[in-house]
Amino acid sequence: MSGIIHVALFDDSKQIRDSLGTLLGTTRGIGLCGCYPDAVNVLAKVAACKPDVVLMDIDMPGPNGGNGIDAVRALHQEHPDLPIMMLTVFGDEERVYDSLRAGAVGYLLKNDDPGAVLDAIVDVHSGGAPMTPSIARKVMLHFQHEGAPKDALAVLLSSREKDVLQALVDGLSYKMIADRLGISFETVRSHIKHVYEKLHVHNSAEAVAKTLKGRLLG
Amino acid sequence: MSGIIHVALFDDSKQIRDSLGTLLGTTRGIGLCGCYPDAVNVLAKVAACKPDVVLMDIDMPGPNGGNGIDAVRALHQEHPDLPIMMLTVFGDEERVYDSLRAGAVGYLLKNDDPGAVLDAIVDVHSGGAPMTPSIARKVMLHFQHEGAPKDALAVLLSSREKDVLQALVDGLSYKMIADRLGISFETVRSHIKHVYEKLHVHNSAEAVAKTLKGRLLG
DNA sequence: ACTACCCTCCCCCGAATGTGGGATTGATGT
DNA sequence: ACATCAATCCCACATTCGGGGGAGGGTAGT
Repeated sequence: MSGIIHVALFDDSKQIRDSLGTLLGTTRGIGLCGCYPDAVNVLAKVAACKPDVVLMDIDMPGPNGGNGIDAVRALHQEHPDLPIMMLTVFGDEERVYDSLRAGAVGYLLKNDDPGAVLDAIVDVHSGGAPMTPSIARKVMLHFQHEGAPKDALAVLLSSREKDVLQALVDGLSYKMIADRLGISFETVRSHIKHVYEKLHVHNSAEAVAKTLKGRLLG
Repeated sequence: MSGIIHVALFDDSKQIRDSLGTLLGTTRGIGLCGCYPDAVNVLAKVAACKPDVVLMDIDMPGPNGGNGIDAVRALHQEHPDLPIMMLTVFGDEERVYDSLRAGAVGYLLKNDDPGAVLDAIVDVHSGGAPMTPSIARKVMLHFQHEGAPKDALAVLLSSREKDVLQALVDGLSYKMIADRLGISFETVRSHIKHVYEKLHVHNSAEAVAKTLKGRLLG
């Protein structure tokens, strides 16, 4: 990569814009190509200044009552490869999660020291995903919760009942389930009856939804 | 945190065990409390040496045909707060993903320089989640894909058809759907017919499964 | 021995669903 | 004006489901 890294900064705090903007503007290898107090018409602003990296305050008063996260969503949809880093003053787990889901690739606390911010910009520009270790840990926690359960049904449903439920999730009819499991149609009905009771549902759609939403089965 | 950080190392390669083991053993502030060539009976081994941090090769021949990932799963279930870091020789995206889901909190490439490994151990012990930037980026990608789609159906289903499908996902019967949408029972049936055709499914369970698995609707 | 499950199978019956036709409006676009 | 399609409704028929029973054999624990 030759040349300098063009950075666009979105933050409603004048203080941050000034200090961070000056820092970026005076660092060799980095150039501040845009600096905005809000994310109204992000797409237009980004189109105008063509940044390589975007720094976005997570806490900004957005256009339609939204915040910086909505801006990220729009921006990421339009420019999937444009790295966006979120800025915030403290590590709010939920907003971290939402930002990353919205398409942000990195995450920084405003009270990180200035050098760390610069490092992060270079990092993100070269394909990394800079995060403070504590934020990274939080991301990991979400990750693990996502893949964790898998066994919530173990205590609730018997082995055979899980087989039948899995078959339901696979879209099979009772007859096909009987076939797959090598048992009679009536037995399938019996198992499903019990599954419905235990899950407190009344039809296959609800059972499948409950199973998949809770990530109880594949 | 007073005292030294006790580390347990699991790796089937003698070379790695020797080099990494020596490194850990001779670094002040870090102590190697256990060093094993396999993860058979991980729980017992960990119980014996009581580490503060576990380093686990991702590529180990496990007890029942499993690998290091299974060991992590067991370990994490038993000791949710024990930080586990994975070691591997190259960045295999799927295994990264699986490891993190299994409960690993950090991830290192074996050809990272030794200093980085030591830093990571300290990091992870103090609540961080050390990852190489490229690995972090991959994690981000999974994160984003997870929350992304939401609109794949937009081109396929009409607005009303999506309403009906959503109601199905919510577990409603045709009659309840008609009620919710303020249309007749027959109209609901009609819409659902079309949805089934477009999704290539033949019953509600399959439709719901296809919808949720593809994250097409909430 | 007794109890408590689980798995298997069976019957009945009413209700819900899947599939095959239709028909009518209104909006949209050519 | 015409075709197209979404959205609304209708009918008919066979199949599938959901809920209510009950029964027998097995395994595991108390």
